[in-house]
Amino acid sequence: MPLPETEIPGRLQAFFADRGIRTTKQRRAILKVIETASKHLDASQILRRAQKLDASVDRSTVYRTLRLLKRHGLIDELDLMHIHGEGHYYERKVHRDHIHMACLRCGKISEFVSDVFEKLKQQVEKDCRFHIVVSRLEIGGYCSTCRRAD
Amino acid sequence: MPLPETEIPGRLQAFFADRGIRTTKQRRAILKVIETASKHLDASQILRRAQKLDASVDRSTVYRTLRLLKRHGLIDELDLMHIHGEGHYYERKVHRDHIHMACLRCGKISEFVSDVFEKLKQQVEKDCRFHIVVSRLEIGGYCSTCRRAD
DNA sequence: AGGCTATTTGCAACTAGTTGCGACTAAGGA
DNA sequence: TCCTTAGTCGCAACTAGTTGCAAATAGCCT
Repeated sequence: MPLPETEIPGRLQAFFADRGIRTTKQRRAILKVIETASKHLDASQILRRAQKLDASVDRSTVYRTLRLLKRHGLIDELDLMHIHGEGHYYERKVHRDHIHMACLRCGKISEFVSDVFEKLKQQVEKDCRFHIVVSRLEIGGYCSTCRRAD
Repeated sequence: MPLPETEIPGRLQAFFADRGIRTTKQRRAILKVIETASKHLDASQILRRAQKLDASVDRSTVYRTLRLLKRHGLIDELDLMHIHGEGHYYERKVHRDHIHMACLRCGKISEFVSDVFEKLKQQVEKDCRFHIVVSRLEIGGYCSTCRRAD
């Protein structure tokens, strides 16, 4: 029997507790991986890292937990324009939406925050009377370095 | 919101000929399906319809042709926020990018064209010195009808 | 602490999309 | 017209993600 989690629960785990969502050892492992990630992870990377914390974690539990987090608006799902195949990437949601730019040549992902993006969303809310829950703007093209190299 | 205006049938095929891309009977069937579609189609719908025109069309040929069209900027690929499962949808690219809004309650997809979106892309090109080839803005939330029903 | 029950899990079988490979064929040239 | 060959195809086996179900368990209630 492993010792109980002694670590201070992270933001995601705290959110779960507040909403009365059950915290299982599998979920704790998955949340910890996402909370401590320093880059965009895909589902299989999350699975592998979570299994190091708890070997019983299954593929389907990872996908189910990701869906749960997505539904609660705690993570964002990204395609990154499918430049590295068909999979999806995940990142903790931060207070401000950002645009993802994927370079079609070198594969670099960059992020960009813009007031114009905020204004655009306000316009959609007003003109279409549409209440926005989640939004995703992804751009494919050539980054400044690769443009020069042409 | 209205779908893009109808174009002269055969535009995609004409583009292929101009670029010296081989037109096979399988590709002709797939292009015809896409050119005459009146709504967003997913890959399996395209496969089924193309097989009615040419029974020899294979799943992998559909995916390969879609990728080809995507690479040449002739179609756009959409997730529609995965409200109907994991698959992708495809539509002919038109001269002006549009935003897709998916209602998380009734599933309706609406489209929106905005000068602010154009301005945002210009800002990214300028501020990030990033050359945009393809962009995709998808929004999930509640449409005007479903907001009222709350 | 021990029991109850709704939630969650692992598993296995399914849908969606990709890839390597040998066979086939469109299109240009003799 | 036939020949050549690069491009494309179908197939089968693979990766990515989902789902139905029976077994396990978190968290509540004595």
